[in-house]
Amino acid sequence: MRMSKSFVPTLKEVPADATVASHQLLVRAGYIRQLAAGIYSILPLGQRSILKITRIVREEMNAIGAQEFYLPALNPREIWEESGRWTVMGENMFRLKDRKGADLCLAMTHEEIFTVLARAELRSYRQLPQSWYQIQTKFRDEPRPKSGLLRVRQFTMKDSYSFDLNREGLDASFEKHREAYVRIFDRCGLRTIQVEAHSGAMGGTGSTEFMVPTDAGEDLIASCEKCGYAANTEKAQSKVETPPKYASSAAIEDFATPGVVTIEALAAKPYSVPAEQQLKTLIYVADDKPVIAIVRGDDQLNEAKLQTATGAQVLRPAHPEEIVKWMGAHPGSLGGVAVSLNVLIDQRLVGQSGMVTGANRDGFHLSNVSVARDLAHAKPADLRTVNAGEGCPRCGNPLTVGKALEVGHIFKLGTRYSETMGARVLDEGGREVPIVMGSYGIGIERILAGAVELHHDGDGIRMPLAIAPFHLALLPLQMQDAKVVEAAEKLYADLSAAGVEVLLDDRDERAGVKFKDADLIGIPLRIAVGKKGLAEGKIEWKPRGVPSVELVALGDVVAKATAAVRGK
RNA sequence: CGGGGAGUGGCUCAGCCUGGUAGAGCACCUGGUUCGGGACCAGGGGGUCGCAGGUUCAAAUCCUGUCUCCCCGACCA
Repeated sequence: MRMSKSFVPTLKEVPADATVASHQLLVRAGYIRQLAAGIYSILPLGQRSILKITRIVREEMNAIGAQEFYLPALNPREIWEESGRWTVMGENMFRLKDRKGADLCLAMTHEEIFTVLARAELRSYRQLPQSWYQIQTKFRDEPRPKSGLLRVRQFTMKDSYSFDLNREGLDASFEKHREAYVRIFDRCGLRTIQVEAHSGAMGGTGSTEFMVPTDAGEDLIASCEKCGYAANTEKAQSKVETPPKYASSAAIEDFATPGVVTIEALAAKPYSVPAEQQLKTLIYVADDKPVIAIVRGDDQLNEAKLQTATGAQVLRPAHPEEIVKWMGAHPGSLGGVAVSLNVLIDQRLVGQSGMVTGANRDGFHLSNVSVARDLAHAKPADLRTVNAGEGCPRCGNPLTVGKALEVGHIFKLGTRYSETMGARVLDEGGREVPIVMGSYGIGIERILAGAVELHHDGDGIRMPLAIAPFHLALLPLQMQDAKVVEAAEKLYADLSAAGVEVLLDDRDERAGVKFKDADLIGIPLRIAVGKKGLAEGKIEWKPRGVPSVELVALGDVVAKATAAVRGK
């Protein structure tokens, strides 16, 4: 491609509203432009990268026998009602009405539609297994789009779905996807780690996320360097020592704590109750039913874990009015003692006594609370969020916690959709059984953004060769020198004929401008054709990110470039 | 949804406090000089100052409302 005829709007200055590196650089390098919050136009350079990513994805999906579909993004309400997710998705789903007033939505994912196809056509175990996928635009009305391409409202997802007769089949389909994902991210130049994850609104029995470790990410993952354990903190566990430090068999007593509504205030003088001696009581609404969650005062409740423990589809904090109605007191004076509501208590608190909690009476707390005696009605569950430094649940080595970007997520759905939507086949014995499903997603734009987060420097992007918009930038340094132009044009023709994707910067610009733009855009290889080198029949060869240039004879350039590009 | 910040030419911003009818750099166009890491000189085009009301002789500037964008939080009671 010729730069002089291309739309590559690079920017010298950093866009004011971009904070993360990938956002700044993708805008500056002319890959993307923002249209609205969380909505981006992909420009020609970006589209070339996206096409390379999707090509890699297609190759690897096809390689495991998956078949490509293309399903509607515009969906009727009815199928989402069938799965129950018309309600579950809540405000995250874009909804609209057609001219007749019928409800439609823009699909956030495609379990429902694929299941509709499966139930209509799959009748026999002989037709299984099937792996179906598509590369489609998804819509999610994120409460807070941010960080450029990292959290958006419209994006491209490769989503696939497996249909098996039984759990063993699902396990096999799941493992095939896992291996395909490893190859995809590896080929795209992303270092990823696999972590155990929370399944959330997808339902199902188990899931693995593929994470790119980067501070630009929004997830927190806990990992163990010693044994390789890694999990999203929504799911991660740890070994924590919880000796019965405050043990007491004394009877419960209430004591006045006027105005004390925080853990910190109760920990301060004159009460001086350490946070670890307090019970933190939180009120939630799980599928319209109140539930009380209790964790230690210095622990953090993990909503994802609470959702898992309650089995709820929709979980939200209770409103203040609801809390007063159910508990008889305001937040800050709440406790789980002697209440008839459903109570869950963090498992580390089992066996503790001598604890302090709210009395469900404004301005009062209870002391000498024994979990076994006074909270016998509370069900133990894993509710707390792990902290860095706590012991790995497998080997005890201290865990590290770091930020990461989710680029892929694979789920064992099981029969959650096939049962609610009636997708069944007959097995060998002629019995009707629900199809066992898996669901597998990859965020295409996130791969692009993740690659930039991982590969950039002060000069711009250092795009991995496999997903770079071009392999090689060819820079004639003196456009007014006919010999330089002639040599560059010949190289352009020869390299292109050899299959090298070349961006020829034939603009009438100074050399510095061309160097800067090539670096910013992140093209992996660079050839500079200048009159000095040309006098000796040589060009300058420089891979992006390598500090020094190499002089290469004109006649050797094509072979060198094809060798560098081969297989990518 | 809560809190904070910001909307002025394509981009980055100044001007606003203390009202007097809009400016710089970059980008763009023309001419010239330059020509190996974002050149220089001269000339030029381009802005209903987010939108709507209000105050005033006069509003980018003050007041009210509204829209949009960015950041933090949205569980810690």
